[in-house]
Amino acid sequence: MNKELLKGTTEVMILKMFDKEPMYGYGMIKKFELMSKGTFKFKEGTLYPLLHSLERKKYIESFWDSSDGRRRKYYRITDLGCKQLVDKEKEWLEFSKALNGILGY
Amino acid sequence: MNKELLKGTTEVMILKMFDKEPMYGYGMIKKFELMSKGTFKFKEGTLYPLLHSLERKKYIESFWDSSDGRRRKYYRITDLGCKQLVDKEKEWLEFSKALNGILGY
DNA sequence: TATCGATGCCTCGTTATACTATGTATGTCA
DNA sequence: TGACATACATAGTATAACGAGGCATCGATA
Repeated sequence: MNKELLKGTTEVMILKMFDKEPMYGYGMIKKFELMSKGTFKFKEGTLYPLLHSLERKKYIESFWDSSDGRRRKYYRITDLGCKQLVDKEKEWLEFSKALNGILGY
Repeated sequence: MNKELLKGTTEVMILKMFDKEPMYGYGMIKKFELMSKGTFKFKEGTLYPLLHSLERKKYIESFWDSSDGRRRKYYRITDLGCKQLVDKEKEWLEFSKALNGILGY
């Protein structure tokens, strides 16, 4: 899998993960791999800096929780993040539609 | 349009353009814009270096032609380029399918 | 005939972003 | 107790599209 394809899509993927429930970094890496049937294998060096960046932009917010045994840093999406998610989903749809048009699909 | 989305997809788009007939750089920029209804606007600083790179990799080959009035540098796809195009199309399909899966489409 | 926009090719330096490599700590199980 | 999975973090690197600029030609028009 060409990693360049990921560029510009990581943000929408990550925000989408928070759509249902709070998640923590390590768990997301595993879940991504599962959900995409191995197509995506997010690296820690990719995900953690990205989570910090999304938090700086107020799209997500974090809290520590240890009630499940291990100490984990959970993130949940904010209202601003929900708006951004909608925009980014639109952007992806438009892009993939245009590219599919060029490729003749 | 987030330009990062383009990364990793420019090669397949350009190779696809040569599927039918030889093309020249400036004409491709105009045609891209038209085909994607304005979604893609390839810049000269993007396209020309990429064409040179594809030629170095033997995916395309160039020839000058002036028979149509203006002197233009045309490119056509090679057999190797055709193989690469098939691979890249597969890669795109797999990627977009996986991402659509995550986004719930 | 002078000018100006469109056509046509090119390249250097910048910027954005995913990754590699590495470090640290804790829990689990043989 | 030693190995491995879990869990978070960051400094440096590689790469790819782009911005900005240069140069030349052609057609239209003032």
